[in-house]
Amino acid sequence: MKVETVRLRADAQRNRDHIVTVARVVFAEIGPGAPMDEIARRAGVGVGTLYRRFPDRGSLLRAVALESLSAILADAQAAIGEEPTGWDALARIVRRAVDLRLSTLVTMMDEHTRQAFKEAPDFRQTRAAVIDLVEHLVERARAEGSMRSDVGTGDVFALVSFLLRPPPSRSAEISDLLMRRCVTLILDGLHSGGRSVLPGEPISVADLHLDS
Amino acid sequence: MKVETVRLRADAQRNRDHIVTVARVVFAEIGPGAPMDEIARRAGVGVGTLYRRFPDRGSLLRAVALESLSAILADAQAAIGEEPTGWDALARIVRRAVDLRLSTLVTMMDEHTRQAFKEAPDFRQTRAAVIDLVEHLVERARAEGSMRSDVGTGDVFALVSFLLRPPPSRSAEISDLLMRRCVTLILDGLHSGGRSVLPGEPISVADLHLDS
Amino acid sequence: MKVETVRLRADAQRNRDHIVTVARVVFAEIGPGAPMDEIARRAGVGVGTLYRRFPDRGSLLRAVALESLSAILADAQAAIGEEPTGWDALARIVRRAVDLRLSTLVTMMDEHTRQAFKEAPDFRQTRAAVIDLVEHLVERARAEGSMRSDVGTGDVFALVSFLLRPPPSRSAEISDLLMRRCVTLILDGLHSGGRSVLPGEPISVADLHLDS
Amino acid sequence: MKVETVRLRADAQRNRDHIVTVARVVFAEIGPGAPMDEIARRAGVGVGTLYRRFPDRGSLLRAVALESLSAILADAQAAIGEEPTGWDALARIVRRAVDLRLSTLVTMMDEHTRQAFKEAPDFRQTRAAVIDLVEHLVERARAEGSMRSDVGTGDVFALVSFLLRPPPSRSAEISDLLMRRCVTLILDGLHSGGRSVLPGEPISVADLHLDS
DNA sequence: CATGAATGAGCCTTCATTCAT
DNA sequence: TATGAATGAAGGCTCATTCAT
Repeated sequence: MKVETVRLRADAQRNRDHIVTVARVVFAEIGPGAPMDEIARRAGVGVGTLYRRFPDRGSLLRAVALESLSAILADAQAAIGEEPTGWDALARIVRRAVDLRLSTLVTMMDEHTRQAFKEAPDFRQTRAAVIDLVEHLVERARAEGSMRSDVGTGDVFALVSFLLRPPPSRSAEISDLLMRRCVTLILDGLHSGGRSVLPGEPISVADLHLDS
Repeated sequence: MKVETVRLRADAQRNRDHIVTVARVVFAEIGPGAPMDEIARRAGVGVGTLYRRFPDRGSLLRAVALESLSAILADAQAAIGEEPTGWDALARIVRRAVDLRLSTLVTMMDEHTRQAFKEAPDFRQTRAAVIDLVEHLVERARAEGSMRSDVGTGDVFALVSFLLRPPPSRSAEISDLLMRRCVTLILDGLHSGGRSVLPGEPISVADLHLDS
Repeated sequence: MKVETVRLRADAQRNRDHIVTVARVVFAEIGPGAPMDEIARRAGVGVGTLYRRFPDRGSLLRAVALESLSAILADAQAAIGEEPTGWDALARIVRRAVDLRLSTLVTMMDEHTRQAFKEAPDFRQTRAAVIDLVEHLVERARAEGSMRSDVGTGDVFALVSFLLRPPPSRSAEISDLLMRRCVTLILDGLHSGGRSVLPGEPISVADLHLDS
Repeated sequence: MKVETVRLRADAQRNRDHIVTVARVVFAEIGPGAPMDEIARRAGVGVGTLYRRFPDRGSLLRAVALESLSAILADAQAAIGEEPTGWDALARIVRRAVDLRLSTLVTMMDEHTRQAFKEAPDFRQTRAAVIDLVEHLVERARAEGSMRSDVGTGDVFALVSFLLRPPPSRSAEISDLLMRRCVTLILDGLHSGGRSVLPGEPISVADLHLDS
């Protein structure tokens, strides 16, 4: 009996995970307003099933965000141990966030998403943990002298979020290569040695009003 | 200055210009699929008026794009005369494009926009002129040794287009300052002296398949 | 002074007549719901002018109908004097009605038109006179033995109204020839000597409920 | 019997058939441009349901046309076996086409409808088969001496299409009886023995430019 | 429990009619 | 007075969400 229940749960869990995986890709491609039908179709399930697992769009967005954030968090913790410098660790997780299309889900969200996340403690906790880690790495990198001293963690988040806004077209694009090139250029821009003077003061994460 | 098939009544012309101005802002905020009603409402006219002047969305997108491109073109020509170096001129027009939210209209467009522009000779001509100028400046800046030799004009366009993708939220954001800071960081990333090795080869404008 | 006034009136009259003439053609081509803009455009005036002369669509329809009915009436009266038989006179005015696209305006009108005509004494009078004349000719033709005895005036009106329904497409069509051939075939069908038995009783004009 | 890409659920199939049935009536009453909402309302479903089954108006027109054409085709084949003469068979299917309101869908279509049918092989095939059959019957009837020798198949189609143009008013009309009387009169007009001389030459189906 | 059918609200676009120039 | 600009209501189509099978 118990085994039966467990096996069913495992099935359902796999199903659920599959939907989240597909949704992450679709949200990255089309944006947080992507048609639910499209997600269901690509996941190979009916919309009904989708809505059974995730009662509304916000719920699905939350699941996707949580998954990505957890992955980032794990990777960030590993990076701290594995990378020789703070800058290297920071660069690694920035690249990883881009690879995962960690997207608008972490930084600047649309109104709908924001609401959906207001009351989600698991999401907020994980996000806070990620933010803390990144803050820490930014400080370390700055102390190492590798990161410009006139940028804040908010600037870093903003740059990543610019990169991750949904592309206007689903065309295959050269986009993958382009994105990897651009993230590299951006990291170089963040590195100390920049010749320009930035307007304003360093932007902190708080300045982004993630929960406005 | 405005070339219309027939001379519009003075008030109508003012109205038309106002619509284009408003539309530019709204397209920048919400993207090329922004509700026409929203544009009309913010312009203080009925939808009917909007459609009288611009028979469909594509027509309005075209008007906005053409206006912005013309402004950029003029500025670029001035910059060449006024700035001491190619790099300075390039930086100036990159900043200006961002200020104008020259947006997805120039680089990577959604399907709808692409269609609207396929057969618009004035748009294509102006865009080609802008591209030529930027190509020229990129080469000059590279010859001056101020621009990294491993990036192409396509990379520059892509970076700008990333910055200009419609933000997921209309929330006031700190966005203006943020955008100016980020464009500066990006320009620093494009400047010679970058420490990273970019994957792939320099991206040309042709690689972007603007008309695909 | 008076001369001036008269000349102005004459101008206005010509203008008005021109609009009615154009409207007759457009209503015939597109139907009684034809875009007012189209009529104005083809008449070479602004919509404003159209609406000044004819405060609403019904008013224009009425004017067109009245003009056509008056023409038919005059022709019918002439025909009675000029044609050797009642059948010949009837055939002549049927053909004339078709040539004039006397249309749905006389027989079966759409709801809008019907309302517009409810309270128009000049229209109702003229139409009644035309109906009387046709009734008279039908009887004469029947008395002559040339018209089948199992059809009524209502049948004749119905056949004409079928022919005059607006064509689904404005394509040049062979339609003129086709219409002339068909009216001839229909007249032959109405002529005595028909071999079929018609269902029901002869249809009178009253049966058509023109004012329902 | 119904060939769908996939088997529809039983209730959905019933629903679909019901929509087509209703649509046939509404298209006959109002024309091919009839409001989709009206069709949905009369079928007792939401617009969404209508559009789920028929993604656009053309798709619905096609379904209605195909259904009617198939019915005509079957009836025509039966008529050939069952009726004593070619003329009788022809008369029978002309009446049947009118009863089914086979309408503008087969002969002279509006622009929208024409487009919807340009690329529909099933429709074109069935229509071609019907046309072939009618051509054949017209020739037979002419050989029998019962059909006038100065009319062509195009004339027959044109007469039917005149009868089936959407009436300007939805008023109940006496229309059913009227239509049956008129089709009979028209058939008598087509029968040999007509006394008039037709203008022009016999009209063929090709002359109608059904696909122009 | 999975499915996909049904619903209706929302944005697009057209056009009859009114009104400012 | 003639013009054509402005308006908003109406009908088209899509998609998030609910519900019957």
